[in-house]
Amino acid sequence: MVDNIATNPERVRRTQDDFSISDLAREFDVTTRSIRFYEDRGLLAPERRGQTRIYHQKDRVRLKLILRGKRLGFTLAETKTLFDMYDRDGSSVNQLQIMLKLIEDKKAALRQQLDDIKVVLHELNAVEAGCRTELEAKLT
Amino acid sequence: MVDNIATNPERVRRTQDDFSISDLAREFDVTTRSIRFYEDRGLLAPERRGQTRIYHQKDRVRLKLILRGKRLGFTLAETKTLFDMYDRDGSSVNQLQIMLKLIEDKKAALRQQLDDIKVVLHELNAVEAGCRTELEAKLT
DNA sequence: GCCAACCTTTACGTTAACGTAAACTTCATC
DNA sequence: GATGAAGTTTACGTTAACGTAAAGGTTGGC
Repeated sequence: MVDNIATNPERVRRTQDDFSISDLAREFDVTTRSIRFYEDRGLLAPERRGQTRIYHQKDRVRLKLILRGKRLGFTLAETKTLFDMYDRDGSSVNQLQIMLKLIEDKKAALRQQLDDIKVVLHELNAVEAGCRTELEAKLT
Repeated sequence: MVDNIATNPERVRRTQDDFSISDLAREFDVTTRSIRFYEDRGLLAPERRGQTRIYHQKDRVRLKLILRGKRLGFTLAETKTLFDMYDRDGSSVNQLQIMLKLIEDKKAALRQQLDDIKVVLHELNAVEAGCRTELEAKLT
């Protein structure tokens, strides 16, 4: 406690590898609530110093991955699966294969969605045409 | 308290225009729970004979419209808006115009979704390529 | 010696469209 | 008159990803 007041007048032991929850929240523009939620769902496990959560680069990278996963349409559960694989399997070869499979699945689902949307668009066009015809009839 | 068998001899009669809740459930392959839910949300208002709901062609057509709306991606609230318009406005001209607007909005949303999905598909392809490269490196 | 800025936990609220179950009545039938 | 098939109401459960308090520590500065 004595030394880091000298080295760091702002905070307690602020090293390169030390983040508070709001540090990360600011950096990635998410709420602290979300970060704690990810922890609750088993995607993060920060160190505790007393009551307080201390995040390191490892956690920071994980958060980054969580958010990238979300952007790519992965659910938190899917991302967690990935993390669990990684944690069980240091050689990330298997993890890469799992990742590839997840990606394939997601791609297939998205392609299905594409097709569905196209179908609905066509149906909507048909209904629209019907409406317009009907409207014409009523307005004459 | 006068027995309505006396006052209403048609009580049990099953006419062309008379459906029980499970008749409709069977015909449209939905649960009775759903039908009652639609009523709860103000989309249906069947006649009551005692406790029992009696549906007529009018209700049957509405249910059909509800389900078509769902297939087209309308929420129940949106369909209800449509019904309310129709009920307030006998001349269905206005209703047709509302319908057309709803359709336009829905089409715009779907086109947006199409674009979003395409973007994500491309991102997924990029991530996949990265994975494959990495995997190659590890396997050599 | 107190205020403000952080941090914490607990826990209910939100959206959509029902599923599921409990507990009950009515009706037709064997 | 027991049974079973339908009908009813009431109301909590489900999924995802948090939002939003409430109520309370701890620390540091003035």
